[in-house]
Amino acid sequence: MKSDGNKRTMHRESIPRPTDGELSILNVLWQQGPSTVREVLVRLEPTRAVGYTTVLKLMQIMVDKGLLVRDESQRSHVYAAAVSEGDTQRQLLDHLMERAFGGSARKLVQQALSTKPASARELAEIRSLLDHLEKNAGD
Amino acid sequence: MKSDGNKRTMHRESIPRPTDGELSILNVLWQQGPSTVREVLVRLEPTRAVGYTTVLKLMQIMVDKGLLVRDESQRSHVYAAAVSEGDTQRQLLDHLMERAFGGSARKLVQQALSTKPASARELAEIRSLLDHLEKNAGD
DNA sequence: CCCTTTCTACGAAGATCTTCGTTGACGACT
DNA sequence: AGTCGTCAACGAAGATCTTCGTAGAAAGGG
Repeated sequence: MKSDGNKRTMHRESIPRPTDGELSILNVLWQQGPSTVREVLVRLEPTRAVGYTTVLKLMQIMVDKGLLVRDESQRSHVYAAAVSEGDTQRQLLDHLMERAFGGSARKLVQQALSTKPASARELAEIRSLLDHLEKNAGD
Repeated sequence: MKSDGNKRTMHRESIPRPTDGELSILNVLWQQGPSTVREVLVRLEPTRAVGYTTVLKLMQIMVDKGLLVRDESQRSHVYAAAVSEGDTQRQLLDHLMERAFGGSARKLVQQALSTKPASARELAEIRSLLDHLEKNAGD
């Protein structure tokens, strides 16, 4: 039993919402694909003042949580996102919708649109999505 | 100087984002107006298992943070929200938009609409908002 | 007046998040 | 083989969030 006290077989019913720090790492991995700790660090450094071991520790914790997967076949381990960007966005948005908007997508969308006015082109894209949704809208 | 070590004169440039626990208290105060700790508690209890002193402590901290104001003229202090629901929604939404949607309102709105399909009536309301926005869309 | 109830204040504990110092292992270069 | 730089692992510290026990003040009834 030299060095293996792993939790590899641990079942995770649901993956927790990422914190802000974790999200900044996920953003890098979503953008540039599987990366080493250092590769993530150099992308983070311009914006956030953060040390190497800090990022390492965070990413190790994220593996435990099921947010990342790790390839240990190289000396520099390679980490990849284990959750998709879309799923994560949905999860965070659902949470906020429940807690701050009483579960109403309409209120949330209205707030989002009036806060940060999109360009005419973006408005058109949203309108097109609306068209598509209206076709399938039951209730 | 018997008992007054207050921070009443403390200046707060910016009010912090409320946590989830704080938000549940704000929701009560927004719905039913200024309330005592107990009044908030009875509204919270059905959904959250939480003790009286827990809610009290949270609300005291929220006063310190500037999220609530307190009227101490009665024996049972009366608390009121010091931030508006709309401002808070905007603040939380902006934060999420930056961290998880690269600052794009369009992506956020699209995710919100496709996640939780609204009713035809709600879609119409959003469309109407779009009409209004399009008139003022500069960029 | 004393007793009971209700309230505020205080402090502490446990959980989570973020940060980083230190240590030992590994590889490359000489 | 010895030295130097890079890496993962570990632990600890500080910050914040949440929870609640306890103590003491305030009010009202008998």
